[in-house]
Amino acid sequence: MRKSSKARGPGRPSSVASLQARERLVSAAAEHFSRNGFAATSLRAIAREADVTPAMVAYYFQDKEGLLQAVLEAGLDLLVQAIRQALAEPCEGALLERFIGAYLGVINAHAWLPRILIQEVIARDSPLRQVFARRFAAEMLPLVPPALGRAIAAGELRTDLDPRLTVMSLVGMCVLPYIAEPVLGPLLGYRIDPEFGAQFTAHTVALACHGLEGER
Amino acid sequence: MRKSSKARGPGRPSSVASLQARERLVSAAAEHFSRNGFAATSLRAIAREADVTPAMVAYYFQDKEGLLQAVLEAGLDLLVQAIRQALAEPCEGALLERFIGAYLGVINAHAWLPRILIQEVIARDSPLRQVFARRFAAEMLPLVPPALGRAIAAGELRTDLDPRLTVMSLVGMCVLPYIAEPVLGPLLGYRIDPEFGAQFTAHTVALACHGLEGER
DNA sequence: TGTACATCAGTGAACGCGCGTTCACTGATGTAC
DNA sequence: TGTACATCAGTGAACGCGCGTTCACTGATGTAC
Repeated sequence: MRKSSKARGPGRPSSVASLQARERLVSAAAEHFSRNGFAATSLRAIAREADVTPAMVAYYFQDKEGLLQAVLEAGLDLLVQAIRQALAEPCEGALLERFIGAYLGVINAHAWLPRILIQEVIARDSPLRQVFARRFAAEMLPLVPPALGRAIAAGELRTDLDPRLTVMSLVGMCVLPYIAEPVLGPLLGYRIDPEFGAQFTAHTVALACHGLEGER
Repeated sequence: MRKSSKARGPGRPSSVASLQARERLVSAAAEHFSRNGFAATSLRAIAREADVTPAMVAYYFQDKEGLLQAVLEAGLDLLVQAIRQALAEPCEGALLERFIGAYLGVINAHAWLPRILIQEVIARDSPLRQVFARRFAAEMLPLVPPALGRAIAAGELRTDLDPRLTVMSLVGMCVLPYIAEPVLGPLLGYRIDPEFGAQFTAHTVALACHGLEGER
């Protein structure tokens, strides 16, 4: 619980710590949207946490959708940058390890990100779907499936694989513990922290490379 | 678009097709909640699709949460029954194939189910979280991790596996294409139908059993 | 068999609340002279 | 250097809308006599 600053009259505030209001709004919104969902979160709640007036949302972001868009863009930046870096490394081999490591690295540090993406992705009629779909199609699709395709052609991966199905399998097996943590965390007894991230990354790389069956 | 029946005056309606109003409400609600999210769906929209008055929601389900609970319970019934049947079969071996086949069989026919579960699971403060968590803890947890644990102990699966992480990996890799279909379907070029279900099941079983790497 | 009536599935108009959004205003800051 | 003023980050009260929910009623059905 953040204590609201004692006296905040009208008029232009002192310049110290002023331009951070926008950033506080974005981070409070990421927190609330990812926990409660976009529609169920009120701007009043976000503004309260950011120690700011609800009118500031219109001031900075036009409207509630604009605030969500700012959150989404920030998250996509994180994701695209990490994946691009992981796949662009010149070294051969270990493609699965690099991809899984990069992806889990980002979402282990920012669990709000996959939660917001999934919600946004589920909502059929949101105009922001276009924004996401366009950025995803432009920045991720030319990167990941072709990299998998090359690894398949090179025999690093099984030659009977469908790259598109494989991308979805990898993302799905990485993301579920982070999306479901609010329910499954208490039930299965885990918390999202660096230790869990390391353990789950090792588990996932082994599963993706060799599968689950024993007696190899 | 369902055409509303022409004349529907007040008073007790003719008994034909009358008790189905409740079922129509549940199925319309499953459709809307899974597509637009719980908070973003209005009871008026659901009632319109079910060709029924919004007041009927209160009549049958007490309130909006009660309607969601009815949808959730119906979905959990489907899921629990399929998993229980798959794991209870007396035959040995092929545990992964049976689990994945049962799970994908249900969600390929009812894609609304994982979407609603994920949304409900993400929302931190929903009272229905308790309902889901209790049923899940009571009916699924005693079933799946122990079955995996037995397979690990028997050497059917790798002996270094953590059953809890393994459950999450399996569910995640199965569920993602269904959750993300509204966005990824058009981008990757797939639709959810029996053909996709069969193809994705084969792909997922192979991945879970043997992994992705080539040159075996 | 005919009739009076209790039942209860369902109506539809209205309610109040909380939401996103608007807008006339404020006053410290930075600048021009 | 001192002063007048344009700028603009931010306020806060108010607006209207659409939501979930309520409730006094309705009238076909099934039943008792």
